[in-house]
Amino acid sequence: MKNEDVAQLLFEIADLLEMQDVEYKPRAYRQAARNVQSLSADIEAIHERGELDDIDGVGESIASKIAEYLETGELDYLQQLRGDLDLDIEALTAVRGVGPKTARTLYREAGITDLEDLEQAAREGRIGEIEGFGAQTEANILDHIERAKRGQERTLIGRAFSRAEELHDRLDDAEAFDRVQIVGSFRRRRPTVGDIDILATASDAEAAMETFCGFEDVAEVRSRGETKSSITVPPDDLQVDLRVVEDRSWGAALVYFTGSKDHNITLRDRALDRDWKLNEYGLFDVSDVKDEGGKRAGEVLASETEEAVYDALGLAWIPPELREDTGEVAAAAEGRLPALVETDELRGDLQVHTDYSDGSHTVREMAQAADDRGLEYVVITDHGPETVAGGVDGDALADQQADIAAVNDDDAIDVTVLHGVEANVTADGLDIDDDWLERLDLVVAGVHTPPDDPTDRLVEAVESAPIDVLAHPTNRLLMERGGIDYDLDRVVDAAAANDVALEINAQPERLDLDWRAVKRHRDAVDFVVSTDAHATEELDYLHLGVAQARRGWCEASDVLNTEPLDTLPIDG
DNA sequence: GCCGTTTTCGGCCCGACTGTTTTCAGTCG
Repeated sequence: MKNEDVAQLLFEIADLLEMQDVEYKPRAYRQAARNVQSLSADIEAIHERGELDDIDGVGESIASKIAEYLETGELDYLQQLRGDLDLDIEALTAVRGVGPKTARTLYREAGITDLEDLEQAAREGRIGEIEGFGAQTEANILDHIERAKRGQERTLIGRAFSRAEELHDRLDDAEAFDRVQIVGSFRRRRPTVGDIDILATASDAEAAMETFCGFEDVAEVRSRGETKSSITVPPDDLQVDLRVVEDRSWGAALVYFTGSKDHNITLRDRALDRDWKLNEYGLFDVSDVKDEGGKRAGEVLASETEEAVYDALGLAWIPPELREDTGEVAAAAEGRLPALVETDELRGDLQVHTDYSDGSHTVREMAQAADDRGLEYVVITDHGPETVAGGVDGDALADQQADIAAVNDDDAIDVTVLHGVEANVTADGLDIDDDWLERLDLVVAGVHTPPDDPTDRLVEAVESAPIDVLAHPTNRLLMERGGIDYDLDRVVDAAAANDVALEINAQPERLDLDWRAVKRHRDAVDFVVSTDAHATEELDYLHLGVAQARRGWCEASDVLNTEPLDTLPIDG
């Protein structure tokens, strides 16, 4: 997939054009870049079908540039724009507070071309001397470079979860606040979040800001205004933004601050078509307003609830996980939004580890924990011998089978424990004897160390071995490494043809398969959501995996472990 | 550069905050 590469090229063109004060084109290139980024299909396949200009925001000109890049690997127009200036615009604008215009000034006035130059100039006090810049700007730039270096511009949602909820509860309990809700990418359940956005109502906004910025564990108050403030909290300086609105604007503000940006733009376009205006204060009819400078100009059509705002726009309420501008607005208009799978519809967990391999708890402890969480069944799937030291082989599997039988015989534990394995896909097949593969209730298989030809190995494994579930299909680790570079479409085809389900792994650093791929292949293949728990408390990750299934437009019928045990389509 | 059941030309989402200057450009979401 070259989608991300193409998007980055278009973003760079937009930045370079903006540096030259070109009007409107940057917006067009960014829009095209974002739309390419959120495509669910492979852009090379789209190009082969000659349908590049069917992509929203891509017209004749941008289509020909994408085609040139895909065919030659280069783009003449971009080379021209770069010209002689050897500028790492992507790195520079990645520093918060530095945009294209600032990058231009830094280049012209101080010869800064990359992050290293920028840091050195800031340390030497040369930035503050540039006209229009000051000591504060210089300090901010240094601070944000540090941040970028520490790689903490984003946080795994699973890691931010408990802190976000704790902050929510603290504000909710505070006297100054009335309604409090977490919004932004957290509410949309993106795999990683840049900050925590909180929306609130308060009769006295000033007092609310005082409370928020005055929490004793605030590391830094980054900005503080009458309706909007921003702080960072330890241990890793997670940024938390608070926006206070009036009660009557609650619904419109929820829509606005939950986003995504592209979803909001599509909603606003829809409002504009009707001669209305949509902002965080409400949906307004501005057809009779000549000068619509005011924030609340015109007659308010809806604002108090999200449902009312969507309804006034002729749309069904759209679940936050879908608000990524990937077709959800059209679906809401036509009444064909999916009935998304819910966490409490999940009846079992199909990948759980114990101390037989690298888990922390015993079979009985994991079973008890699954029972405590109301699950009907849980499958113990320890690693085979090739993945981790002490992985299960034949003898260990026999012992484990006896353990499982004992737990199942125990009336104090209601959950049904099944016996499976997480086998490693290697160049020589799976690392578990064929005999055991046949006897186990469930075979989960996954790549842990990518072989030379991962596509062939995976297709071969899926076609020839009795695999039920392909675990963490791309083996990505969020913010650490991308997935294996292989042809997912071929593997999906093979999986679909052989009744192998794809896993949506709920571990915070995995959330693999990615939601975009889930959406793309939802009609072709079945999914399971598994926690891959290595300790009892990790069984609580299930909702994170379900959230990614929801982002991939999955209904309960798309997720096998919503089935009760007796109809679960696994070959025992 | 893109887009169009009011347009093939003339528009292009919108508001808060910062830093620096003194009325606003730039950035962000």
